[in-house]
Amino acid sequence: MTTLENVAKLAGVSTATVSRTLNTPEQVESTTRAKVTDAIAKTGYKRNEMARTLASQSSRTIGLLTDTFSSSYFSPILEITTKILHQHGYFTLVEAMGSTPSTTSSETQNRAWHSLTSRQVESVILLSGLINDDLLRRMFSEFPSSVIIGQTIKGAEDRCVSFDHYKGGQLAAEHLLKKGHRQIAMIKGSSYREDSVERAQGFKDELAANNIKLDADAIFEGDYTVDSGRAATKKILKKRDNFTAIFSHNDDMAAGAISELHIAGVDIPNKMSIIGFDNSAIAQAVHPQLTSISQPIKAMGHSAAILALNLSKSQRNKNEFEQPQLRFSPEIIERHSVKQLNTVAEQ
Amino acid sequence: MTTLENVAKLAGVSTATVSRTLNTPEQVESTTRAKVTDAIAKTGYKRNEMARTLASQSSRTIGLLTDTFSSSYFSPILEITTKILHQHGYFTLVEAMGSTPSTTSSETQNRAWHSLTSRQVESVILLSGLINDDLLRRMFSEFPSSVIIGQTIKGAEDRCVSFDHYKGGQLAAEHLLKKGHRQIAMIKGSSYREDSVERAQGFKDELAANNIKLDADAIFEGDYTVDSGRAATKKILKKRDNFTAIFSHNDDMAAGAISELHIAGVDIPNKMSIIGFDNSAIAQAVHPQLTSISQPIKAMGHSAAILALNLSKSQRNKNEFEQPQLRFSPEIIERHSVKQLNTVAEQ
DNA sequence: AATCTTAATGTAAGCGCTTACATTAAGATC
DNA sequence: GATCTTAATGTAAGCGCTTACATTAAGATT
Repeated sequence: MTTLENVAKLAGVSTATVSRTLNTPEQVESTTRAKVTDAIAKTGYKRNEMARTLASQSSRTIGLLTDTFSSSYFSPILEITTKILHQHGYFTLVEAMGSTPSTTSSETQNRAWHSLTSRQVESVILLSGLINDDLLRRMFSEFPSSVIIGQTIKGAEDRCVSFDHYKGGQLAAEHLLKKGHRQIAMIKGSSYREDSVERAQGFKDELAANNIKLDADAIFEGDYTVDSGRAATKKILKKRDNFTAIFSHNDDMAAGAISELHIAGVDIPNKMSIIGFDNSAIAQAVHPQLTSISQPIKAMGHSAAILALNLSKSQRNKNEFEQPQLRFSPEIIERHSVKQLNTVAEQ
Repeated sequence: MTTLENVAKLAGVSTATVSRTLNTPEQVESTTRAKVTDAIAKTGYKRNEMARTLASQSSRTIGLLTDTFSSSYFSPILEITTKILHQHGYFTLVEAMGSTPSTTSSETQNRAWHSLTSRQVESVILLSGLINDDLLRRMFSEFPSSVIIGQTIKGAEDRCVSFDHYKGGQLAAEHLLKKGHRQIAMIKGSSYREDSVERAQGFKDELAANNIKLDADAIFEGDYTVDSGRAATKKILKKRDNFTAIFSHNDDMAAGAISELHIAGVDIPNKMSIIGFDNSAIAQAVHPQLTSISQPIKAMGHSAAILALNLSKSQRNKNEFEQPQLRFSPEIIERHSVKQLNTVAEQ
């Protein structure tokens, strides 16, 4: 292992000079800089980031904490986040709180949190999902430079990147209404998840604004998996036969619905329309391709990364970046799963 | 920030003793251990892993290097890998060589590699995909404790976890044959990818062994995306009208094929059977659910993690673990996309 | 009782860097 | 030419740990 000292000796300068040509080259004369650069090349010297962190008291790394690596949000967020951070000389450190939602024990949570803090991350980006509120709040207070995606925490709004789920629900209702649908079923997610509650509320409110009531017996619950979408759809088909559309709270459950409808011989979209949420990869893979409410997940990750950078030690007080966008709005991506009903016949 | 010294002072012992109660508690007397534990709790002391790494000359971290975070293999591998490594007190550090396959520039590659080595990883797990061979070989020689998943490197077979793609192709052919199919099309991946070449060869050979020739005009190429599966299927439908089955080199392309066949009004599996590869999440989401050749990706990740642990600094010469399985075999997961043909009528 | 073991603890020297401060050299200014 | 700036470099003190070695105390052994 070649060290700074080896390089210094070879170049005939002090370690401080080598360190400077690496970190602030403009502070060293071009001739010595050349000598040092040569020596580095010759020895194949590689910085030791651990030593650097210890000495400089800043790790230039930001943690990314998620519930589970298999969340559909995880990869895109990690991707964009890593990219932005790298551009500013920062590293990313990922950690999950449980491999499956049910595995999320407080032990794993603590381990993950410890792994992040003990490695001196300067900020952490929390990818909200099933992380329970208590833990979330604790982390937020323990770590004043942490940032969260997908949830708004009272009193720390400037560290939250959020999405307007309510408006997403409205958009879905509006679209279905515009297409002439009146008898609509909804497959929602967990009642314990705020995002799901908001989506449901927005949907209901928009229907109500058009004098349509979403009855309790038109609401079904799933757990975001394809299979739960199938199960819910079975119930939908059993319950009533006059639904013309289904609003699913995510695309996976919508895919399950499509699958079940195929099995039951119900033509999509002619006999049943479906609208999903998230515009995830699966929306384009099913048949018919799924109309979905899109969450600008990359843009949100981008904001979170900038935010984290702003809050991180080395950047603090530099205010290098403008304040990023914190609140994001849904967009509808129309594909082929929603049919325009003959409104004359329907009304 | 509380440090070891703070804790030591509070507990009235030396820093060495605190360090010992943390790392080798059996070496310290229970009464002093109690004092130290108390002090740690009172101060809320958290280890500084960076300092620890520097002092102990071992980082207890293993890198995971992938082409892209959005690979379908990435999440499961990361998940299992993190789990195993954590169980042995190790950290995981992930890095990608490019956000999209096309972004894989040598600059990003070097950055990723540097990020890993400069942070003192003791071993790195390479997730083979589009990583080009040159780079791969360089990494393998530069880093004798690196491990690779998905490829066998000559002369370093004991550091490679691989999958029998050839047998996978055979299995697909065998299944289709058994179900009575004779006119079969294949959607393959890139000819530059060894795994694809092997799958194709195994498939061909098995057909040939049953006196069926896979004509060149029955082979179509895709790039593993859903859309490329659609495009290939369009060509298939145009080319000949007597195919009864399609073998797709991955599930995404198979999903594309299903989608296109639906559009063309071709009934699956009655008029066309499909078999995919990888048994990824999408296989269960499409309709009909896709029969697929499964790659035991979790088991492979498990092996790679154990291998990496064996090769890592702190474990070396301990041979704590038995040599893990290095070669994995395919398994067919039957679902509903392949029909049993009336063989009498067919022959 | 003298000596030997052994277990528990302390002492202090780094690990490979960064950085405040000191030093030196060389123009600029008068 | 003496003094002042300023830029380039060096010196050395840590950053928060680990760990080889030294020390001490207390049984065990004779």
